[in-house]
Amino acid sequence: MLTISQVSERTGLTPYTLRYYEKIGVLKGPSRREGGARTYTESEVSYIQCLNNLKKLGLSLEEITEFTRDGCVMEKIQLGEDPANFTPTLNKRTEILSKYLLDLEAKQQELDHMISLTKEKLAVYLELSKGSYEAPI
Amino acid sequence: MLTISQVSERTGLTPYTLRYYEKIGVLKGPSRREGGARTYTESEVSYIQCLNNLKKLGLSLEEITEFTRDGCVMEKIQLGEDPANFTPTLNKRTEILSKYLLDLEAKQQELDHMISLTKEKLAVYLELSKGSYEAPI
DNA sequence: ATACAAATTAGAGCCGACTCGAAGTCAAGG
DNA sequence: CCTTGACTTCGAGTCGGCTCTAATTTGTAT
Repeated sequence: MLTISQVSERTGLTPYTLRYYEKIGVLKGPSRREGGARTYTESEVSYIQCLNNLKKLGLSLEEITEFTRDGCVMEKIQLGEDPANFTPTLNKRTEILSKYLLDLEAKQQELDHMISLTKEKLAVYLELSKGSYEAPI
Repeated sequence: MLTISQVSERTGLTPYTLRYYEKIGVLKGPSRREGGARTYTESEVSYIQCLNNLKKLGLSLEEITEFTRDGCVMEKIQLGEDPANFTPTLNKRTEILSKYLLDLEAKQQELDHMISLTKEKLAVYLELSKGSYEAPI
């Protein structure tokens, strides 16, 4: 079990930010020690790291909250005893996950395009810098 | 030549935003008609669309400004007459572009990872929803 | 016992990125 | 000529996402 500052070190998020995420519902409150200090599990840490990756990919906290709510994206599914309760949850999660996947794949396309453009341009620059100056593009 | 509202339609950015980008130096001011109205070229529009893609990938306006300054990313290089003036510019651009490429490739890795995780999970969900209920994961 | 480091809360403040309102200018159509 | 609509500038307001301060409490070391 880890303190908030240990989690801070591992995730790169400040304790301020971790408490803030909890306050606005992006993270659920972890368990507490005697005296009230937050204490995190390893699995909570990897959840936070995953969340952080999504943020770097440009998703808003609101989007992240939607995609990770009920453990859609990052947690194992909890199967209830009764299939009647279970199936609607499963369907809803499948739907949310599909939407999420489309989002990511759109980003992937844009990103791949930007990367190949950049590589092309870089190749031209490198060619120019070691070669002749008489061929402006 | 296009008006600001035509550019707005094509890029999905509001006229407010376009003027704001100009104010803070993300976009350079376009030429003006008689009377002072902004008028944009097609090439300016594609520049703006590209900028917009970078934003969707999670880059800040400051990063975008750095990467696109002097036309590093999106514009053709302007070659001066004198190689002595030209080479340092070229080297600086090559450096900025390389940094930019690393950024994008890091994002690409994260993104690919998130996508394969998501696909795996979705496959499990789909399997569950059409199959037996007795194997909770 | 006491001092120190690290945690807690509530609430205020800050910054980036828009977003809008007000007041004014200009070109074209009835 | 005068209205209409799209443009202009400037400054203020909003919102998301932190970031910090202040006052307090707790656990550990001397």
